[in-house]
Amino acid sequence: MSKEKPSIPKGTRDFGPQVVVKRNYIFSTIRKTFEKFGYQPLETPAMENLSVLTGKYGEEGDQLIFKILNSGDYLTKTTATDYEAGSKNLLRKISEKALRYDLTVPFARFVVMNRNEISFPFKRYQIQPVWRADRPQRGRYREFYQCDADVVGTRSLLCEAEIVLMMDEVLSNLGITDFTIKINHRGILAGIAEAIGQKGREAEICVAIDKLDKIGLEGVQKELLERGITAESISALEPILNIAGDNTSILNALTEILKDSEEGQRGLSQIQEVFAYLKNFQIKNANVSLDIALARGLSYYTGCIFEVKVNNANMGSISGGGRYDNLTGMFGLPDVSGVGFSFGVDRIYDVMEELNLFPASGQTITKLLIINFDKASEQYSLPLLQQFRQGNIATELYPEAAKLKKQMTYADQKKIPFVLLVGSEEMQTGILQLKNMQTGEQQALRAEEIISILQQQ
RNA sequence: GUGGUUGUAGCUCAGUCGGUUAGAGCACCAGAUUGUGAUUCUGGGGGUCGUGGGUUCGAGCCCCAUCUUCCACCCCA
Repeated sequence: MSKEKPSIPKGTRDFGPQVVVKRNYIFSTIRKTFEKFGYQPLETPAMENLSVLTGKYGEEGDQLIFKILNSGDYLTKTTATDYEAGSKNLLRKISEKALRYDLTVPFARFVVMNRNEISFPFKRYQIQPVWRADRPQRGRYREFYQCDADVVGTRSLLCEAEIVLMMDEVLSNLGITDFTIKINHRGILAGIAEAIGQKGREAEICVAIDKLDKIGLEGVQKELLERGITAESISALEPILNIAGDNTSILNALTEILKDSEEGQRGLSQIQEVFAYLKNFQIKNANVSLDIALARGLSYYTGCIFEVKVNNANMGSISGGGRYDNLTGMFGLPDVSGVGFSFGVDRIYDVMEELNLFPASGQTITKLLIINFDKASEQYSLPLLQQFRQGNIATELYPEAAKLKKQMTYADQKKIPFVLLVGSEEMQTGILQLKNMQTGEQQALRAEEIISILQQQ
């Protein structure tokens, strides 16, 4: 018998009861908002065919996909030449399935496969785990949940505006108040590249300027130089990166800079339209800010892009998204435009823990514990137990006649707010002792009174 | 994937130059208290020092490997 110490894979976690309760609070807050905005639920399998996923996230992304080994004796279907051809070639022979990497690509696959049943515009939300073979760090896990909401089949920028509203509503409802929704547009980024004489190279430029926050202007310039951008272009970029002020003044400055770029004009007018929509809505807490240094990695974005940063917490973005014009094109269905975004629950959890935002009241499940004195009191309590539950009060009867101290400790640790004492006196009179565990106060009451008191809690 | 970092009781951490029996606080269990938890007092249980090798008379401490943690890249929720 080996006494192997059990363990879980790197970057994965168990969630104990207390944690699950808090996570469910976040999930239900998000779900409520998604549904309020008319999004419908969707679930897809944990695993996809590998061919569905490869090539959708760039070469880097492909390496981060968890592949699933074929079942059976997978080696019998390979030859020595496959082996010699290298791991990339061998992979195709021994793995044909993989764990999903995000929720957007499986959604695109679903849309294509069900295009005849779906009526467009199709709004769906999806809350499921995804897996990435990344190296774990703070706020970075190998298994984590995404909460996506996407709408496909419309180009209306109302959807973009509503994404801002949903981000604002969810985070505000969770008690997060100091956060910034950064917004930018791929067209603006393309226009900037054009304006500094580097048309078509915006991908490289974006990767560099996305780091402006982190490495500063000089760092960006150095990186651009290393990427082979000319010094003239870099100095032309400097005043653009230095544009500051409120959204209106940034837009004004950009209008001048991008006046010769068709792509830039498209980006500007769309951003302006989104802002115009937003003027008709009330924003609760979000600081919506046009940020030309926001680029985002995923290459499939073509229009507006979003990212949310909590200002007083040490955490990367907790939500992000954007518009993609051709996601379903990869699966043979062109010209379906979509826009979507995602909340990272695990990061939101960490932020809320850091900022102490979980309400204490929401963390209890059982409302009432009936103390078990002896066989007679247990017998007497059984109908009571059911009566309380029928009154929709989460109640448990301690399953054995343990010492009072042990039962009280149990209630205390499980954060059960009320305890009911049913001893010999109480059984005779029918007047029961209800103890409030927070205040320590005790009241003598009939069962019906207890139900109506607890129902109001 | 690259470079670094961490691991000692359930948790947070001490542990001197390599030296004999590895400590503290919190938590846990029992008693003080046979109908009252969270506060107080008393006592108690708990460790293959991440794992596997090596150096040494002797290793928690030094060396190698491996796993894990955290951090910086890359990238990203």
